[in-house]
Amino acid sequence: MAKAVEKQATSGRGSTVQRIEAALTAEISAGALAPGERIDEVKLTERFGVSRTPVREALSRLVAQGILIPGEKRGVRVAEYSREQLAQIFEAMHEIEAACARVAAQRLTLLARVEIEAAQANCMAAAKAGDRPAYLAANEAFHLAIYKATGNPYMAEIASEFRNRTGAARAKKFSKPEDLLASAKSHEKLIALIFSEDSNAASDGMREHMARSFRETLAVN
Amino acid sequence: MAKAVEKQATSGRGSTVQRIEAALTAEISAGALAPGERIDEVKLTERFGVSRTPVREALSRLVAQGILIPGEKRGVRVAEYSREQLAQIFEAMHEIEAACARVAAQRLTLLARVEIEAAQANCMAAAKAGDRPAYLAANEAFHLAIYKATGNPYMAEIASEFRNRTGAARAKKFSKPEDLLASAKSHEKLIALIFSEDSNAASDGMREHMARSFRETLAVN
DNA sequence: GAACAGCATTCTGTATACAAACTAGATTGT
DNA sequence: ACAATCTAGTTTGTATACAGAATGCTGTTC
Repeated sequence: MAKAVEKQATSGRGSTVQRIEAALTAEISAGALAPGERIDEVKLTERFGVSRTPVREALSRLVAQGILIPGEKRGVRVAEYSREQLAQIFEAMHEIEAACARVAAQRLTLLARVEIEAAQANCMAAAKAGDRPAYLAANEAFHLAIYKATGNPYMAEIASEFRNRTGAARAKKFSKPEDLLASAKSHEKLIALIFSEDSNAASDGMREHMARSFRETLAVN
Repeated sequence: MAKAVEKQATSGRGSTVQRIEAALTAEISAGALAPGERIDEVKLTERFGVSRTPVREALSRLVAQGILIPGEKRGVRVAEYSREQLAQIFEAMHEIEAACARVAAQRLTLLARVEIEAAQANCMAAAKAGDRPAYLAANEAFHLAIYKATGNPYMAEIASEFRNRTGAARAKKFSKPEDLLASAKSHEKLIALIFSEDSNAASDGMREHMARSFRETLAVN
């Protein structure tokens, strides 16, 4: 029976799978599991204190989201991308991120402005402190705040899925404290564009932001 | 052990889950399972001649793709959308479909042209025959050919996922034979735009095509 | 020393079991 | 006659078992 390792108060059945899925998504996105690395089911059962069944269900969901890929013969491994594949993923990501920026600019509420500004303040604080883990989390929250500002959860969902898939590759470009500061500063222009009345400028600005992110990511992958 | 009901030649282990996933995706997308309908796991084991484990894994993957949603207490049900949610999904779909059309127009190869034309010929044939199931399949293949023409499998993937999620709602607008013919004819202008050298016109044309599809879908949902 | 073959161990896809939760129907009380 | 409660059956989340396939290690031969 479950050994309560990492076991939290849950709201009903089924949340075991969700908990494992969320934990693995965050780790893979943060680069804690290497691209191409094979996932050991038994190790995960020990770690989460559950049987293989909920672990396998969580892995299955990550396969459906492209975060894990089926092994050639059996099992699953962390998705890894060639340079060409990374370029293609970023191209798709560009499109949806630009659309998010445009729609967010069109629909910006006061609450959304405040949330984006708060998220950016967290980014700045983490960057100035040179706190890489905190910056990765704050950067994520910043982009999620922009997605949320679109008022469209489905656009937010696919943008988040792309962000999850590319998290490991993108995390590599934050290797020095000045990388964090440069990234946080690059948010300023983007925020200005989103807060402006020109939604097309916001969209273009996001494309430029993503193009720069792509160049930096490609340089370290 | 598996009773070979719907059992096909498979290439190794794991394909049981994929087979069930593909079959359920196609049925839900074609509207064979009603939105909101609860999925009975035991019935699926009988139908596919397997145990609950691969059925549950397939269901788990469909949950990750938003085609099924977790029930309030337990189990899963077919995703169903309010008018507002349908509008939001179509908005996200518009963005990615328009991007696909633009990129397809930019990168059109001779092979892609021929495949799109062949797919459209199938649409016309099915429409003229008043064959609704054949038209649904041909329409699907037509749009997949456009996605493929982008040369970007990740853009194709998310476009396909949106198409899967909205399949049931969109299928309802093909209730009369003249609906099929009108839809097939609306493809002609779209093809002309994609085949033109103006990728922005292709993008705009796809937005118009999707806007019309949305209006028709909303009228019957 | 290297390569190949065989054997053992490990891992995973799927089957089955178990327990808990949910639902439906029947019975009882007002 | 209607509403509430109880019971039984069904469904599902998770645990465990089993069998087959894959991988790794060891020994032998060239």
